[in-house]
Amino acid sequence: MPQELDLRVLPRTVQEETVEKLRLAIVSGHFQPGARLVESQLCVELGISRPSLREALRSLAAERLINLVPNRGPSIPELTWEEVTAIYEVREMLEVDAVGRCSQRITEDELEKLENALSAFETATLNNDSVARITTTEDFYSIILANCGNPILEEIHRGLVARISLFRSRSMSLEGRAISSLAEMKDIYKAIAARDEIAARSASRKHVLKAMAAAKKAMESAS
Amino acid sequence: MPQELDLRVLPRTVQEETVEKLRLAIVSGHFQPGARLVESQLCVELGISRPSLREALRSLAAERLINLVPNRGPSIPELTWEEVTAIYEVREMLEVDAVGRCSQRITEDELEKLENALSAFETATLNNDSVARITTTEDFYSIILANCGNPILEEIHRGLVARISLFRSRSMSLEGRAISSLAEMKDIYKAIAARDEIAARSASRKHVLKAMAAAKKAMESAS
DNA sequence: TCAAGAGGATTGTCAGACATTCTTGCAATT
DNA sequence: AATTGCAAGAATGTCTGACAATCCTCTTGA
Repeated sequence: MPQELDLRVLPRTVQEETVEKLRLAIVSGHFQPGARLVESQLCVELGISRPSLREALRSLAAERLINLVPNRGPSIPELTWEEVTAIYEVREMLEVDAVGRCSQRITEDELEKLENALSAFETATLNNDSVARITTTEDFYSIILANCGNPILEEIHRGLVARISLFRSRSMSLEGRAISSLAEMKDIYKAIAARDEIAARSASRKHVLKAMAAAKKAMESAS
Repeated sequence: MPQELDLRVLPRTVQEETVEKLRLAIVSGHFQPGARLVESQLCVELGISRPSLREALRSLAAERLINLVPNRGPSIPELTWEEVTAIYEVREMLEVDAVGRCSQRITEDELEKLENALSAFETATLNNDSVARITTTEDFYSIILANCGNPILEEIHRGLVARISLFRSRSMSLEGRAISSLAEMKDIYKAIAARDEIAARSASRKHVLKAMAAAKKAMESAS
């Protein structure tokens, strides 16, 4: 028997699509931090009913992508620097570990994908394409996380990164940040390719710390 | 002006209460893993309408406390050992770090609370009170997590522990597990009280690893 | 200027409805 | 006998409409 292939076409429900659309809108910065989301308004924009929208909002609230205060409605969180720091700290812990594990278990195929993602990021950086810079970074990390051997770690990391996506894109626009980010990611890639766990962890830690510093700078210059 | 006290009674909405009730029911094992939850049935039992229930279910699904498959309704997840392992691994990472941080920043007041929680667990263990054993363990960890200085870490840890609560209570019922768990927690407490970060981390890691081993044993004997 | 109150806007919650999908049991066919 | 096909029933996905409770704002009055 050939590979057990899953042919199910999983049905996309209205509210699943809504969650995705809203999530994308939020992490891409379409809504300002602190912005209030009005249910009736969103219903019209999304072309769905209020019950469906409210279900979607519950999902997003559980992911901490929106705040849901009773009787005041949903709003985009305004993160303080303390919260951002806390997120970066946990992200560091998870990501460093993921990179370390990845270096010991990634296959050659996946390694090649990783290299491609890195090249794509390099291209985006050189072209100063701010949208592509974000998506290619995401790709790079997705591959690492997908190959760390721990889906829970992957899931939590994704959630955390989503919450600070705005800071990430802002800091990536900082003078020189993309360039140095590229160098850091190359180090990570090299260490993984060399199967050097110690170096991989070290490179990863360095990268996250620098990213955090850049985020702080971006946050300060924004306020 | 005296202490800025927040006297707001934050309104408890129906579906907030519903989420809590259901969450408690799930983590306490009131529903069997794999059990299907029928909306109309739950509505009657909880005395709420279907829209409110569905909103609550969305929250729980985002917390991964239930599975929500389109057109098949909500069900209690049946965790495989791989998933449980993955959760324990991340828990280890977070918890070890939390204990380490806690040892460096906990106040004397909180330390006293921690000692009280430990005593309560000891009492529960000696009395063989399986319910109290769980709640007091939770208290012990809540205090540590609340004093690790990172609310995100706390939040994620809580979420993970909730997902494996069944395995925890089962393994705690294993012959001798509570006793040895008590010894491990005492070690953690002592290291924290001594402000010895290295020892605290080491004791914490040991505890999580043993807990995982016990969970595995419990899982095997159950199947 | 500031406090009190009225009005509108928004949310929380419910009831009811209907199309779609899943499940299940039974009959028919190979 | 096993499998297929089908039909009835159950459960879910989604919508409309409604109303009370709460919040926000603006006006009014002191």
